[in-house]
Amino acid sequence: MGRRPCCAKEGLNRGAWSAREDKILMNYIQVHGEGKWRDLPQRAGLKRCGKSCRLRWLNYLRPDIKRGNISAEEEELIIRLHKLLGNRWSLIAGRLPGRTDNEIKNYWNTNLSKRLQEYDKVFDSNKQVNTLRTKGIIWESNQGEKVDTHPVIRTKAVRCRKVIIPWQLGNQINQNTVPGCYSESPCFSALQEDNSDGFLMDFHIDDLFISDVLYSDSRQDHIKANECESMGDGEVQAAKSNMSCRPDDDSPVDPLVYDARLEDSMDEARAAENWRASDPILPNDDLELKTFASFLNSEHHDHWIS
DNA sequence: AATCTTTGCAACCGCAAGACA
DNA sequence: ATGTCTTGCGGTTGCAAAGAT
Repeated sequence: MGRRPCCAKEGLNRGAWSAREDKILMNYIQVHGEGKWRDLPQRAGLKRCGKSCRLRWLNYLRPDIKRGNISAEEEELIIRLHKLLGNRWSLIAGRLPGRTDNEIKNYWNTNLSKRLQEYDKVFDSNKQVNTLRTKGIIWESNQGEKVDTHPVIRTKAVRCRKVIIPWQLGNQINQNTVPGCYSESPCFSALQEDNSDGFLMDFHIDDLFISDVLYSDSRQDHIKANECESMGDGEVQAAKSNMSCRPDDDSPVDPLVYDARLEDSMDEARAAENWRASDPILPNDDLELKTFASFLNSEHHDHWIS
């Protein structure tokens, strides 16, 4: 026996809701409360499907819906949470008071994903140039002018080299300015080397695209996020969950270190915003790919940076 | 001014999980 | 244990508005 349809489709209104329908629905819910969506249209006198009523209420009529544009802070949080949770819009919306999953999903699809695609294209179009650079066919000095081309023998493979995100320009590279990069990590030791002349020489750009940066370990985060759903709402909690739920991070954390890492976690989200807001990134731009690696919250720094 | 194209968003649809009988 | 109901979720669609030609 098949499943009963949620409602009889015949004779029901579809499409955009009229002001009158909105009023009827609001009045009904104010009196009777939410729930029992299947029977609600009949009892309220609406020629709508119950699902449609529920959706209209949740996405538009609910009194706590926040109107207006997504703020920079909210956008930052969406990016951060999307990295953690993937397309789990309801979970993301749960951390953005007043925003609905539908709204966030739309915002992601119409704004954020497009911007990210643009960056993918930029990286893709520069891929060939980098290949030539890698082979020593093209080489440029730090000032950008072309110089004699010599095949460069690399003594050791280095994936992520001297690249600086705009927000970090002017900062000394050290463990305080590179989120998630601590003195004991391979990331930090690599930073200590002055290898500007080795920039991208052994960097396999295929291995590191913007989309990869944002999505690559989302699966692991995804799993851990499920374990963290009991945590409270808000940006800080998101950052905390991001840190404390890392797959291999079971050890107790000193509160001071914890706070520092929490701040780092927040910085990473801000870094993402600045990165996206900046001009298109060219391979020879000063871009701190190490920061991207740390943006992954990656305990796998050594996967990216040798 | 008219037409075509693109964009943004509200709404729809199918599916799945959990509750319940 | 099984079937049905209710609710919620995420992907997709359709349409109106805005922009381009």
